[in-house]
Formats: sequence, structure tokens, C-alpha cells
Amino acid sequence: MSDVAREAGVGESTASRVLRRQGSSSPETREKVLGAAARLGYVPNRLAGTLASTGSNLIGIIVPSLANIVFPDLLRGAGAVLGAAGFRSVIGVTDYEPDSEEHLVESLLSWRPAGLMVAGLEHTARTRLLLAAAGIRIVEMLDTDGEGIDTVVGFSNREAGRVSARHLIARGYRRIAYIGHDLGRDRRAAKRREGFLAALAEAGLSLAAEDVVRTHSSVGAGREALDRLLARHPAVDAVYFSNDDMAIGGYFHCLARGIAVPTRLALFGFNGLDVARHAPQPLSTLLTPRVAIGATSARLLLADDPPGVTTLDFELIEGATS
Amino acid sequence: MSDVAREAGVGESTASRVLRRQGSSSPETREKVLGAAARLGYVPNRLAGTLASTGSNLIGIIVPSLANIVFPDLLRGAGAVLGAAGFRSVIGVTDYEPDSEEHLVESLLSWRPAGLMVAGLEHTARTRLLLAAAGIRIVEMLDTDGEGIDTVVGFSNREAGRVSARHLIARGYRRIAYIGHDLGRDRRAAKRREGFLAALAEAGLSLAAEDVVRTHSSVGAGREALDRLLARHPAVDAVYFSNDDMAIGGYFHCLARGIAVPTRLALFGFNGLDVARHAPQPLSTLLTPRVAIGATSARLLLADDPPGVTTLDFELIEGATS
DNA sequence: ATGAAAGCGCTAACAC
DNA sequence: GTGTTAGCGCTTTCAT
Repeated sequence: MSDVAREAGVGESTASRVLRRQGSSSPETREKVLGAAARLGYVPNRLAGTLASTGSNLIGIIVPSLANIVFPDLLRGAGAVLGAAGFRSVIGVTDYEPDSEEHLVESLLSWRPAGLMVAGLEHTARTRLLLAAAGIRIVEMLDTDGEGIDTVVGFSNREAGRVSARHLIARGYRRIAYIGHDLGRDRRAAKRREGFLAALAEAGLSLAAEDVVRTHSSVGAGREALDRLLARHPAVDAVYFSNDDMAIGGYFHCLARGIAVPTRLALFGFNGLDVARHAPQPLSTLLTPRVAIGATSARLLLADDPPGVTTLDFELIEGATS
Repeated sequence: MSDVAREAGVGESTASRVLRRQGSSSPETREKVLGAAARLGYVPNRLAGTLASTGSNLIGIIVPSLANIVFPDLLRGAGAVLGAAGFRSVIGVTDYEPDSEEHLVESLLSWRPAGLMVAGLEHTARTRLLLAAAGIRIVEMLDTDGEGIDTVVGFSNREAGRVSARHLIARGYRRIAYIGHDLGRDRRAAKRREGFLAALAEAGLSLAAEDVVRTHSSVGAGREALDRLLARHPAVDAVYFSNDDMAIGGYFHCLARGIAVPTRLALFGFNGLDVARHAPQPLSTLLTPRVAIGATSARLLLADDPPGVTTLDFELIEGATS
């Protein structure tokens, strides 16, 4: 920048002011500085800028995965709001490992971000400590079943499970099964299952069958799991899946085997993915406002409201599979 | 850090060396410094570190969208390699706007990243200038049809279109239609279409019909487009879609309307998405090595090979829809 | 409206 | 093996 100042024949601080369009400067100097910067191909150094001033335009975002469209949707919502406000996202992916999350938090914090967004409420004790002591706004997303550190934006997964169970029960299904993916790592899916079981119990029911794969969720896993489950428990009349990816797999299995949906078997998912909504029979599922959660989280991150919980609820989609 | 040094009773540089486990230090001092850092809850400041030394651990990655799983897959591949090497990704999303890309490049460059990865070869003149002059490794991903700036990792979209056309022709289809999405913005989809048309022409054929939506690709758009196209051109016997999202939509339309696939109508997609491969009839498509392209790009970004083009080819999936 | 000078928190010589 | 001393490229008082 001193080169620019010299080329423009002004002092460094003047150049700095002009380049940041801050403070006052005469139209002439402004032109000289801007011209010099363009001529020299000057690219500012935000490292130095941020170090000298305070607060960066970096926002750390930590998600467990990018393989499931849910998290890209979240990033998309957040990115749109942050980008428009001149902020950039630094992404970290934990792979559903709490320890990995802890390392990411440390690493991102060392960049002195203006704020941090993280999926979920479950963290290691040290992660919570680091986040609470960071002195920046922390937003936890996608879950409201538990204690937040600062700002929380999401919905109750437990309630989502409950609502799904009540829906199936109201439709008259009684021999209800569950098909899920690695619940040890995906705590939110585990909470949905808990809520689901609780609502079944309230109606005097219990799970007729269950198949939980060890892998992450996928269409293929859902398809295979339903095949396995029906072989062992042919009397099941409805299946609740841990999410739409799994449920779509189940639906494909039914189509392939000629299993009538929902008369012979009802299917219920979670997320309201595009692909599930446009299937020949739209999947019955809960639509989650993923993009909106990302956007709202970003907005609250940049605002300075007091800490609190914002609920953006899911919506029951009465599809054709239940 | 000076606090840590004082607390440990050593000099600043000693503390720095210990904290970065670089250079030599006696076990005792090391322990003193580490203890002091832990006691004080010291969080390093990478801004200062990077400014004082050289090269950050930040890598800029620019993609056009996060709505299509293709790009999260790319980020996933890159993120895994970068994360393991201690690098962090700063993500920018252009929304398929060249001007937005230019701003992002400028903005990311101001963070002095160690390297930059960007999807595609088409950029504004100024973007190319900025990238070429940045003095860091630039990797362009997903396309090899054109001039790269530095390192290029991908495949030929033109060739992908060609291969798809030849496949349909070899199978005996002659009244072939195309269904696509906004080609003005998605240049790679446009190149596939070009290659497709070229191969048709080589066989003395031309497009029997075409429907190009103005929106981005989606299952719903594909479904509606096929509906529209068949209403106008009922004699079509095969459709090439701009990607799998669109093709799955088309497939769903056929299932819903009882259109026999592939006897009455053949369908061909692009990408080899999970959901397409597990459909009752696996979609005929080209599987693209998206995660591998991301990973390879990251690897080459960190290596210092000479500039060049690395081809990771697509693979023809002979599904049940053609 | 503009310039000079003092750091921001760290790393990198360089001495010891 | 360890401490001292300059900066890295900016922003920010504080004068002028």
C-alpha cells in the first residue's frame, strides 16, 4: 500500500482511507489514489488490515458432512446472507467426529473470525469452553433439544419424531418399523427416533421391527435395509426412515418389487428433499427449512440480539406414501 | 503470546518455537511453555503468524452453486485432502455469475491464500489476470475443453456429450431429444450439448426435439420438461438430459404416466448420482469422478508440479433406461 | 482533508 | 538452546 501512496503522491493513511472509502477525502486525492492502485494492480492484504483493526470479515462454519444435501443447503442459506454483507465463510467438516470438531473450532478461532456457526448442540466439554470464551457470536443450528451456548436456530428433532409417529398412528398403521443409519454419530437422527418411540409408547405401541445400518445414510442403504427388514418381518405395515435419502431407497425397493404403497406398506421420511417431493408418489415426510435456518443463523450472527433460541419449524408433507 | 512467554519465564521467540514445535528446545522449557499456554487459555493468532511468516494455510475454493450435489462432492474431496494437510477452505459461491466470480477472486486473494481452486475454465478477462498474477497455484476443475491458467483437473464435457450420443445411436434410437437447463450460465452443460449434437450430426442425425428450461436444474424441472416435450413431440424415442437431476425427473414422469422405459422411451443422464443408480431401473448415465477431482485438485494444489492438465475421465453406466 | 508515527501479534534472522 | 530485534502491511490516533 505504501507503493500506492507513493505513486499517488499522498501519505499512507490517506491512501488507506480512500481505499476503504472511509473518513473524508477530496475528490482529487481519491482519484489519484484509485488510479495509482489500478495502475499498480494493488490487491489489499486483509491479513494486515484485520490485524491492525479489529474483527475480520471471516465467519467460521462447521458442519458434520457435505455428502447429505442438508448441509450444503444450510451453507447456501448462510452464504447468501453473509456474502451480501461482505463476509466470507471458512468451512470445516467434522465427519460427525466430536474430536474433529474440537480441532476445527481451535483452528478456525485462530483466524479470529467475526463469528462461528456450528451444526448441533453436542460438543466436547473443551469445545464448549473454547466457544464460550471466544468472545464472538456463536450460532448453533438445526437442533433445539438441549442447552445452547449463545444463539440457537433450528427445530426440535424429538418433536419431529413425535409428529411423524402420530401421523402414522392417526392413519391407522399399527405394525410400524424403523429404518435408520449410524445413530451413534448422527445425534439429531437419534433424537428423532427417541421422539418417535415416545409417541408410539403413548399410544400403547412399540416398534414392530427395526433395521439400523452402520454407514451414513444413502439411497442404497435405505433400499437394502427395507429389503432385509421385510424378509424378516413381512407383517410390517409402515416404516419410518431416519431421513428422505433412506426413505427414497425404500420407495425404490417397493417400486422394484411391486409392493403397493401405501396400501401394503406406508413410508415416511424426513427432510422434504426435492427428489422426494417429485417422485411418482410424493413421499410423506417432514419438510425442514434448511436454507432458511442457514440464512436466519447468518442474520442473527451479524445482528447483536441477546442470546436465545429461534425456532423455524418443520412442516408435515402429506405425500402419497402414507 | 508475550503473556505466555512471561508466564513461562522464557523469551517470546522460544515460546513461539515451542508452540509451533519447530526448531529445538529443551524438554523443560517446552513443558513450561505448554503449561503456561494451557493455563492462560492461549489461542494463537494465525493472522499475525501468517503476516509475519509466509503463506497461509487457507485455500480459496470457488464454485458456482451448492444446490447441486456435484459441488459439495467436489468440496468434500478437496476438503478431505486439505484438512489432512492442515489447510482450511474458504468457500465462495458465484451463483454462475462471472462478475460475482471476479469479486470473489479479489476478495479471496486479499486473504493471501496458499492456493485457489475454481470450477470451470470460463472467467472474465480481469479474473484471469488476477489469477495469473496472484503468484500462487491455481487449479481449475471439472472441465478440460479450453485453455487453463495453471493446473487443470477434470474431463472433456464435449466428449461426454459425444459419448452419450454415440451410446444412444448404437442402441438404435433415432428420434432423439434434448432436455436441459439454463445453458447460458452453465457452460459445461452447454459443452455437453454441443458434443452431443456434433456426434448426432456425424451419424447424419439431428435433434428431434428440445426443451430447455430457464431455471437451474432440478428433479421437478426435468419432470415438467419431459411432460411438455412429449406432448409436442410424441414420436421421440430417447431423451438426453443435461444432468441426472433432470433425468430422474424425466424418469419419475414416465413412472407416473406408465410410459415404458426404455422400450417406449429411453432416458440418458449425466453425473451418476447415488439416487439415479439405485432407482428401480438404474439410470443410464455418465458417472463423473467428482470427489476424486476435488481430491486430486487439492493434491496438485499442494504439490508443486509444473502446470498441466490432468484428466479423470467419466465412466459410462449402462443402466436400464436405454 | 491529510500526514507521521505507533502498534496489531506474531516469525525470522541473528547473536549469544 | 534461547533471547533480542526488526519487521510483515495495514489501521488508527493525533497533529496539523
